[in-house]
Amino acid sequence: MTKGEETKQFIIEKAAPIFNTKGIAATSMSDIMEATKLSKGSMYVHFENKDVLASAAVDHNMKILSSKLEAELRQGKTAEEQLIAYIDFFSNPLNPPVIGGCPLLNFGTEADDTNPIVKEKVNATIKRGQQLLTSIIEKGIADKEFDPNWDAAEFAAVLFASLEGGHLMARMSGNNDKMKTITTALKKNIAAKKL
Amino acid sequence: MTKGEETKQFIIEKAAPIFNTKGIAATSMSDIMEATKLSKGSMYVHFENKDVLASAAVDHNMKILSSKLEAELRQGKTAEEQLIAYIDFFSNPLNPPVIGGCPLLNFGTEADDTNPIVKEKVNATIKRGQQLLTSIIEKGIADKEFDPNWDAAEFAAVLFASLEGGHLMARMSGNNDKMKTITTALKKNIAAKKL
DNA sequence: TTTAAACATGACCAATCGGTCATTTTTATG
DNA sequence: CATAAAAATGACCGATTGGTCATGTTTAAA
Repeated sequence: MTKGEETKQFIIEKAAPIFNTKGIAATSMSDIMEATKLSKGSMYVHFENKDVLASAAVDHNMKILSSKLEAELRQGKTAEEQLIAYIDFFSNPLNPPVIGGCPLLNFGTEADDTNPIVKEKVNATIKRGQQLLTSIIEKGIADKEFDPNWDAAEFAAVLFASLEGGHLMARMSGNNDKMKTITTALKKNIAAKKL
Repeated sequence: MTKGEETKQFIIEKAAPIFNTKGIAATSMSDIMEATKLSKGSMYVHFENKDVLASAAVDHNMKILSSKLEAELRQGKTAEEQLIAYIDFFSNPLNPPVIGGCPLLNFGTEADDTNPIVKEKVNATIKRGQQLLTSIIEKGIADKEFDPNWDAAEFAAVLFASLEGGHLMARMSGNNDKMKTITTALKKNIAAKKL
């Protein structure tokens, strides 16, 4: 990695949590300058404008989230263990895997009506997450772990959606009670499908 | 209502969908000036600063959402009908009851780390929604509509969370497929508790 | 070690931001 | 209808925004 590539990566890593916490619109280039202790000119050597930097920061947040999640999933051997690992991974929004909370929720809601590029990034990541969950369930069915009549895609959607909603509830209330209720309910659903 | 009160209300009504769509930080006073065709000075006659206006706009969005929801719920006579009405009310995020999508999701994620006042408004509204849902289910149990062992608070949390998550999925993908899956699953859960 | 390219700096720019205020116009009341 | 108060106007303010660029410094390859 050349010096330039190193600096670029450094900027992204410093910028990512700021964008995820404050939002894209509310984050200024001077916020990034302060966090990196770099000059303004230097930022524009590596990123042609704020949107490009924000976009890279969005990617970075999602990449961190995905790689941490995948590391957790690898701990589980059976499909059931992996589903539980998935749920547990998102079960504490007050101490989230990525600083600022779930980037899908944060960037998704901000980008919705204003930033089609970021919106599509979020959409693609959600879609990949759905496919991952669906394939875990289907593997569990193939391995005779789960009821073969279980609708994998349906449960994947319900699981993801209720975790995101639980995330919002936990962050707003400042406590994990509702999230705990939700993860418990999800685990009951999984247990009910065990053979 | 005096002329001043009328103008104030007029500004709030014009500003509310803009704040809900663009976000608080990304909405400028000139956006509101353009929408209302009023001068800048006039805005500051009625609101001491942008935060106060934004706060009023947040309130307005939630009030509209609540009153529309309550009107729908009144259509249902039984507890089951009311739960179905609640779900149906939120079932089409691409044509949402409030312009810009769910204000709880929009303002909640933006305010999370930046605006404790708005955050608390969102929290209070979610809490009221949970109480409303719980009381509907409990009424259904009292009326012998539902299984008396049904955990009302748990289902209220799961229902709200999965609708919010489904909202996000629908807005990101641009279609209602996942939301449809989620509402169908929720309705199955309700049917399973019917006596 | 030389040297050209890459990187970093910070002063500078126009545009926009939230906000103020003297002045004018409109409203409502006695 | 007179008149004082309320409302509306828009020029103006300092601060901050995203972005540029001439200049200086560092890097890395020959």
